[in-house]
Amino acid sequence: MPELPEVETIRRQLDEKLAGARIKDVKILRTGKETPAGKRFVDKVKGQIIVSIERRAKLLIFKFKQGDALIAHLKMTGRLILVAKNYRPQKHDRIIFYFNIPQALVWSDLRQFGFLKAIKGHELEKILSVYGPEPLEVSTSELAELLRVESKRSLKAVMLDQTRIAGIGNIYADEACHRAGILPTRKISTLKAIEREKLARAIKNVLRESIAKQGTSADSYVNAFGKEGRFLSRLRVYGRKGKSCLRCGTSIKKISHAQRGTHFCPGCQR
DNA sequence: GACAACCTGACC
DNA sequence: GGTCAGGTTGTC
Repeated sequence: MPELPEVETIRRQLDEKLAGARIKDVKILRTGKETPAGKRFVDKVKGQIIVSIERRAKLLIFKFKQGDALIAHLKMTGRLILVAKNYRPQKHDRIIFYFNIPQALVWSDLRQFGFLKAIKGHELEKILSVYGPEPLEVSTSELAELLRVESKRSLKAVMLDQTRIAGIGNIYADEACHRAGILPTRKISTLKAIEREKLARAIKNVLRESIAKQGTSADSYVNAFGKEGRFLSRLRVYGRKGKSCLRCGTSIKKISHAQRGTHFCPGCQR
C-alpha cells in the first residue's frame, strides 16, 4: 500500500488522536509479525504513554514517554485504523490497542508483509540511520543533487532506493518522472542538471499534492479513519495503461522495469 | 542488475 | 490456471 504521502496521512491522523494517550491493553489476535512475539510484545507496550507519532521514510514511529518506541512498517497492505472500543475484529486483523481515550487502534494486514516492533530508545537511531533524506525536508537543489549518481542504475531504481531518498515508492516514482518529462528507464548518470532539477521539483510537488488529498487509494490503502485517499484521480500515468496522456495524447505504456510495473508516456517523456 | 521470497486476493 | 499488486531483503 503506502508510500510517503499515505504514511504521512496516517501519521497526522494518529498523532492528532493518540498523542498523550496511554496504552491500557493490547490484544493479539494473530501473532507472528510483531517483535518480540506474543506476550513479550504486550509487556513492552502496555502501560506506555504515547508522546508523539512520527514518520521516517515509510516507517511510523510511536514514541513513548520513557524513551522507548514502537515502529510500524505497513509494507503493501498493512493498515492502522482508529475504531470504537467495541469494534468487532475482521478477518485480517492482527492486533488491537486500547487506550484511555474513546478510540482503539487496529492493525491489520492482508498480505502479512508488514511488521510492528517494540524497541528500546537507543535502537531507534540505528534503525533510522539507513535512510536517505526526506524529500520534503530538503531543498529542491539538495534533492536534485541526490539524483546525481555515477551508476549504471536507472533513474527509477535510484528513486526507489530508500537509502538514497526516503519515502518514494512505485506510484510516485512513475508520477514524478512523467511530470518531469523524463523516462524512468533512463540511466541515472545520463541525466542533465536541468533534468535533475525538474525531477526534484516534480517529486516535491507530487508528494505534497498527494498528502493534501490524503494519498492514493489504488488498491487497499485507507487512512487512519478507514477512508480512501483522493489522489487516485490525479494520477497521470500510474494505472493508466492504454489511456491517453493528459499532456500529449499519446497512449500510456506499462512495462516491467526494476522489478516493478512501470508506467510512462512514450510521447512526452525523454 | 535480475530474481525469488515473504502472503492473500482480485482479475484475465 | 496464470499474473499481478503502493515494499523490502537476501541471493546469485
